[in-house]
Amino acid sequence: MDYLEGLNPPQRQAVEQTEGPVMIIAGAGSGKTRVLTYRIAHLIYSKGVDAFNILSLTFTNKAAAEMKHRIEQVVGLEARNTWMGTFHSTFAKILRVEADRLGYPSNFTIYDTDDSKSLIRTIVKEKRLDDKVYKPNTVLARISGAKNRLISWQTYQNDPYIKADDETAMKPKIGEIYKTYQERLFKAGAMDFDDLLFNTNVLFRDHLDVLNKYQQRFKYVMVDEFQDTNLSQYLITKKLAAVHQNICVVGDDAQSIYAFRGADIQNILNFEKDYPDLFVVKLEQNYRSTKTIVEAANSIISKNKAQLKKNVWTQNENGDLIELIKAASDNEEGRLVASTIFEERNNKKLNNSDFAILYRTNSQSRAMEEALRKMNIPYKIVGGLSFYQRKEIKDLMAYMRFTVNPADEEAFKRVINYPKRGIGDTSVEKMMIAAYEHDIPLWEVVTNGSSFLAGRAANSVDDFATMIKSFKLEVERKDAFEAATSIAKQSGLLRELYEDKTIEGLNRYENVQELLNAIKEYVDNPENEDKSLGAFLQEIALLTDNDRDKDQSDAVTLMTIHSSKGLEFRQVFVVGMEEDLFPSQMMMQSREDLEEERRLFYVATTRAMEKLYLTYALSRYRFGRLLNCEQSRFLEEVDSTYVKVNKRMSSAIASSFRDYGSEGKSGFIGLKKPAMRTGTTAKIHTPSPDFKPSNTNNLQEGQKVEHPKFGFGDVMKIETEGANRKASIKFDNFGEKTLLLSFAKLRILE
DNA sequence: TCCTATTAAATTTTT
DNA sequence: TTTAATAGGA
Repeated sequence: MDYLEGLNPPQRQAVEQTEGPVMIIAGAGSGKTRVLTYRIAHLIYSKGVDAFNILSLTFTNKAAAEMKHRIEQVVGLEARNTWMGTFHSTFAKILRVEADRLGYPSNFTIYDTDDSKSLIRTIVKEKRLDDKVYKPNTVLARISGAKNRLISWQTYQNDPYIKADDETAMKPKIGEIYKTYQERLFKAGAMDFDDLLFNTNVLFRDHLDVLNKYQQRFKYVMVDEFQDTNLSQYLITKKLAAVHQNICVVGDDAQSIYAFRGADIQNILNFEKDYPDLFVVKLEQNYRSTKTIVEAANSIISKNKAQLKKNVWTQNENGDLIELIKAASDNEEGRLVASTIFEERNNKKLNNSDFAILYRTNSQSRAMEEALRKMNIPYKIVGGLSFYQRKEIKDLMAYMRFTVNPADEEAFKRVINYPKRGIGDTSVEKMMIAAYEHDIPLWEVVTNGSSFLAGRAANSVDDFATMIKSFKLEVERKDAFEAATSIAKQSGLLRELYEDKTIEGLNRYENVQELLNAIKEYVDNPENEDKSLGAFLQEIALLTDNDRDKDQSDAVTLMTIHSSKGLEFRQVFVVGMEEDLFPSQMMMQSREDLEEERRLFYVATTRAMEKLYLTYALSRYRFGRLLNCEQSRFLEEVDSTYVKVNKRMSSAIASSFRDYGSEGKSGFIGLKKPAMRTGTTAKIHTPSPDFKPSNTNNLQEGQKVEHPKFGFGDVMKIETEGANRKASIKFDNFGEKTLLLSFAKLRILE
């Protein structure tokens, strides 16, 4: 077995100990993914385990996809037969099969956070409660916390401690809202994210035959990022592994950063109690980073009290010292980071993709983006406002959702009067009340509009019902792509967006096309057996922006520290090292909170392979106000022997920047703000009088083109993905955009 | 019912 | 600063 050769002794143990309960404590950069990959390969190859009997659970789709890919390289196509996915997607799949046991339809909708909040908002309004007190965010956090600890609304209402808590917080009605919330979800045939896990627990608790079925199927269970499991997830895995006891968990308590979502480090500690014959392996050798970085990171995490004993070390060379950079403002911080990247990239012949900028909050990306743009450094943002959270995407998805599941209340509210069809708030309210009072499904009210409404509104509702019925027929007869395209067209949504000729409107139109492309890809992918729209919706509900296929272009990565977990970059900038920002002021309630922030800092520093920069600014815009900032307490916690203070003063940087146009007075018109993102600042181009779209079949890189709205630009790159040809065009006033050639109207100039 | 203008609130992290 | 919710007028 040559794959065992390349492993160090503990790694090898972790791979070979396949039977019984195993816990792998894996320090940062210790080759964890490698071990997990080989472990599965070992199970299949050496132990002859059927791939169908192996279940691997991860927290992100990205991690799942990555591992699947790597196993495929070692094991071959057999890898596809293992069960591998996130907790949420795996159990959503199982719930879909077993839905009737819980009284749910198998095509149940999955509510995302926006849907949940919206539902809470309406419930609070209906109950005539003060929406200043019962803010959707707060209420949902409370409900979610309860569900993660497997507290049903019944238990919630009966528990004197919870009651006391809520009363002290002056929010005594949360239990009542929780109850109504669950009832409404059930009625809508919908589950929120937490329900996927909660209901799996209910399913396994109340239906032992079902539990038994999956216990028999999953002879080997593996859990990655175990430190991030909450009680609900922990109990599921424990139950699944109860028969065969072949459970392997991998985690690092030092990297637990999701306690705010109910993750409980105690799960790691309890694990030893639950399985007395537990086999524990520690992976402590770091292969990723320089000594400087590893030891500095150790010095940080040693300030935490709650942790398992572990000694992360490395044989790598010492490497450069960590650089501390101080800036006068958030904008200057951006410029310093951008110019450092610029210099390092040229001096050391690095790629843009060797750099990452990590921050605590998404809002910090602005200043960075602006600076990078001015220096013409390509970048990509991971996370942030998700593609799937955009209004136009949610609108189309709502049409699809409502067609597949006409009980879906949130989808109904989105589509009933968009595009405008003369059904106002009053009519919608009447229908909702009718459904509630007669205790009938919403869909029945919609299909009998004239019984509940009068005049114009009734006619409009009838038309709407007819339309949805025709959609239903399409969904039954056609695959997801054909059905979705037809829904987009016939609902009038596509036309509505097409007629909006502003830049934003055009963007929205293109986004919808992109969603349709994604559906096409889904349908064309032979791995997806069920090509119905319903199946696609199930799939997509659990996707996040991080999972969308990122283009392969060479770019600096910008993201939050949270989404950087598991990744590595040669050079890493951790920006915004300021008190109240990092550690966040929201997380200063307790020692536990502060320790979690410190673990977050640990995660950030251990992403770096060769060089780490820590930067902070003395002033920063927040809520549009200029605030003075202090440097973060964390900076003092890094052992100072590993740090050097960067002496480059801003004046030196400013002069090297002059050519790019300095702060305030940008040399470029309309580009003071990042026009690509907001799309509002740059003026829409007026097409030349003789504008006529050219045939773009033979469009070449390097040609100049005119776009009716974006104006003139150069074709930078052409790529073909399946049936789609895309062109990246750098427009004079709108920056670089990737357009689908089948949709974009372009006039070729030369 | 729809459109516009004003005001309030938001920035912690994600499945 | 930007987005969302709301109120008042057409």
